[in-house]
Amino acid sequence: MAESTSSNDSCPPAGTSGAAALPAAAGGGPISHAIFRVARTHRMIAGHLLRRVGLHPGQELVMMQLWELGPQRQIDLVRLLDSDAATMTRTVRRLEHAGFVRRSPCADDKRASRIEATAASQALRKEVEQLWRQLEDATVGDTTDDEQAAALRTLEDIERRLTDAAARLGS
Amino acid sequence: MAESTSSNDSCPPAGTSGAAALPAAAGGGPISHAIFRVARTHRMIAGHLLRRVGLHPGQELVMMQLWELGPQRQIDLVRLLDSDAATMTRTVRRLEHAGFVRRSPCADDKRASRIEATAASQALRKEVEQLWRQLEDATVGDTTDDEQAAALRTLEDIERRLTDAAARLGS
DNA sequence: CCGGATTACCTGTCCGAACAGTAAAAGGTC
DNA sequence: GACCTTTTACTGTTCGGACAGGTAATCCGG
Repeated sequence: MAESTSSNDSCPPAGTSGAAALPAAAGGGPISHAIFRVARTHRMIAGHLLRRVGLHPGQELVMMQLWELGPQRQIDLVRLLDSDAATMTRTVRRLEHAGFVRRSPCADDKRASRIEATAASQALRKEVEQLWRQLEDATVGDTTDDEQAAALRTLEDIERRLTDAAARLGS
Repeated sequence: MAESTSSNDSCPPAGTSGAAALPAAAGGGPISHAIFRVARTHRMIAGHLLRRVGLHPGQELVMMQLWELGPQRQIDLVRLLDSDAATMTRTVRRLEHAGFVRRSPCADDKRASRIEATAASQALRKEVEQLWRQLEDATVGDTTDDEQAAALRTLEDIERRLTDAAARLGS
């Protein structure tokens, strides 16, 4: 152990060379810890690739929905992405300011507005699709299809358990 | 397909009931997509549990390092958690303001300061440890040890590939 | 000793995410 | 029609994360 207070007056810790990310917390919750690190690196790579095409993480998901499903209201995007209305308001505004999205008033419902991908955004589409392929390649590497299927099954099992647990949290 | 522009004047999309999170993007990059959803739910549950003990996601990692390794400089915490110096500055300041952390000037190096967990924070420690157990329980559910070991291996394989890919990005 | 690099910390900015609250519009009931 | 609830979008705030800079202290080569 050798922790507690005032036994060590010098600032630089003795040994403890920076090895892994969370050596201390690794003891409790190894799977949670692994999920955390995988998600962290995965997100970092995605952000790196997105930066090249001028998007921030999360914005590409909105664009993909608009590209594939056509114009949507904000609330539709929120539900499709399981996101937040406040976040969507700002994300759409930034995408609009960047010229990737256009808003038009909704005739049926004066509260809502139609969010539409602009023609200028179509140039992004191929880049984003290639970006996702790159990300998937980095994730699966040269594993076989069977291994990929097994990994996907593992992740989906974890997801199901987490979703159930999240539902239990609300109750 | 039936996408493109101006073919549909009504705002509410016809069918498209909100089923999964990303039905559109699921085609390309199923593993990446699964990682994204698992991480999302995992983080949401962690945030929910942390909120009960008065911490924000990320702060508990700093506290765990201080509890387990004793006083550290900010740069040590940054390296241990593979974090950012700017983020650490603000996180430590908020933890200090919350009374969970104390800073004392470092004698050896006038640039650095000693970050130390306060006695008041010790009450949090047990709660945080229990919280991590809850999170791990929610993640693994009632799976066998063998299944957990296999899942951990799968995650570590993915992590290794992602880490390698991230290293390739820098070059 | 001196001067240039490096280190440790801080600030400002911008982003997504989460939560709380507001206002306007729409839907339903009496 | 009047009344109440729900829906939709917005704003404000706070947090972590990332990036670009800026300062003071430290270190190292000459």
